[in-house]
Amino acid sequence: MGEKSVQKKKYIVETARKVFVEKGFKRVTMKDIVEACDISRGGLYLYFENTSQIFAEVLKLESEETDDVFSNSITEDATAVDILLLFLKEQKKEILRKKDTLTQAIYEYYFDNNNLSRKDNVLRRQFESAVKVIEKLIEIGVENGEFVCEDCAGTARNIMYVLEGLKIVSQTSGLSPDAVDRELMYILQQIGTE
Amino acid sequence: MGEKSVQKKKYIVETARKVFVEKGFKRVTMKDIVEACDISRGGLYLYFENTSQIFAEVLKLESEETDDVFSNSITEDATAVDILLLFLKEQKKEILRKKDTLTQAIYEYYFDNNNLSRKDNVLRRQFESAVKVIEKLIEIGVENGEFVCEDCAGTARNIMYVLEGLKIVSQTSGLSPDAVDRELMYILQQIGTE
DNA sequence: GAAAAATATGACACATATGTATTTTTATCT
DNA sequence: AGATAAAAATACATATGTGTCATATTTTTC
Repeated sequence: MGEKSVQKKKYIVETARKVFVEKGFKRVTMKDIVEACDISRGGLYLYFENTSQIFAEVLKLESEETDDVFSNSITEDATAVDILLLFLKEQKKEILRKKDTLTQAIYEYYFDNNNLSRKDNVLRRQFESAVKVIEKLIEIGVENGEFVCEDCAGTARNIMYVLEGLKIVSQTSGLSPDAVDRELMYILQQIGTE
Repeated sequence: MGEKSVQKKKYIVETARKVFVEKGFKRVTMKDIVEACDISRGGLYLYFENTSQIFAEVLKLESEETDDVFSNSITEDATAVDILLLFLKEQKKEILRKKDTLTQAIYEYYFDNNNLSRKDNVLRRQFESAVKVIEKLIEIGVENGEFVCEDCAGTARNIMYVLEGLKIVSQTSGLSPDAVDRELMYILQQIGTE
């Protein structure tokens, strides 16, 4: 495959992303993507067999770009509290965001593909990596006397489950910014922060 | 509508439930339900316009039957701890259950209908009512010296978010019984139980 | 037990999506 | 420029789903 093809494939994936953001996963058809990309039916089939394959590429691109959620917020003089607060603030935005999010499509995709191996499950990988980062962060905070926490790993996992819970409730039932704040405050109080 | 019609409608809803359990929400067509019920196309359309309408009925039936989650476990001599443990055990089953569950269909349905009013959103109603019950339970536990808890309402809500998180993670990425246990233990420790 | 009303049926017209095979266009090489 | 290869477009055959309507069957009513 030539350079041109690589470019076009990327173009398709990026354009398809918008379609998935708009419609979720299941409702998207090859036709939708053909039209969004303004290419021909046969043209798309030259690169992808179905929407699952395309979505998998979208996720791959996505995970490459979002792997450094924390790296932006980690500066020399930032404390663990600072970084955690920043992270939670980002999460809050993500939880409340209605438009311009892949959240729903991602859930739908995994509903359809709960046969994926641990390796191929980007969602799981991201969850686990986030747990590790939070755990590390709490540990540092405990060392510095910012936090009080017996079981850093457990707390980190717990925080991630709460965030997942908030996300799905927000998607299915709606959630006010206040409700999210309240919950995030609750989390922070647990590790002894005001 | 005669008695016979009421019966048939109920039959359709109950049969459709199985289809939704099997296939989730989005993948289910009127045709699927027609075939499952072994009735005619026109016959089904006599009762329902589309799958959303049918699913709404399934949910209604469901919520009528499951409103008394706790009532079974509340006996004269049961302590708050007993009841909470029993509830969490039930939840664990629900979280891990792969077959015979509407969980996925419910999520899919609300993804498609996030325009539902607070009243019509069974998911939300159930969440809120569960929070209330747990809160009450914790309060009783605190009075009896079984639990230590400053903010019963907050804790109750937090527990529910964690349960939602576990549920969605289980559905999308898979979760081991041990992982669920670990998390439930974590919850219990927070309110001072061994 | 015949007429009327209520239910149920299945074929049909329409719509939308899929995947492929053939043709057309565009790019590449000498 | 002309031959060849690669990429893209289009038309087609197939499949699946929707909603309706004329017809048939069952049930109710008198």
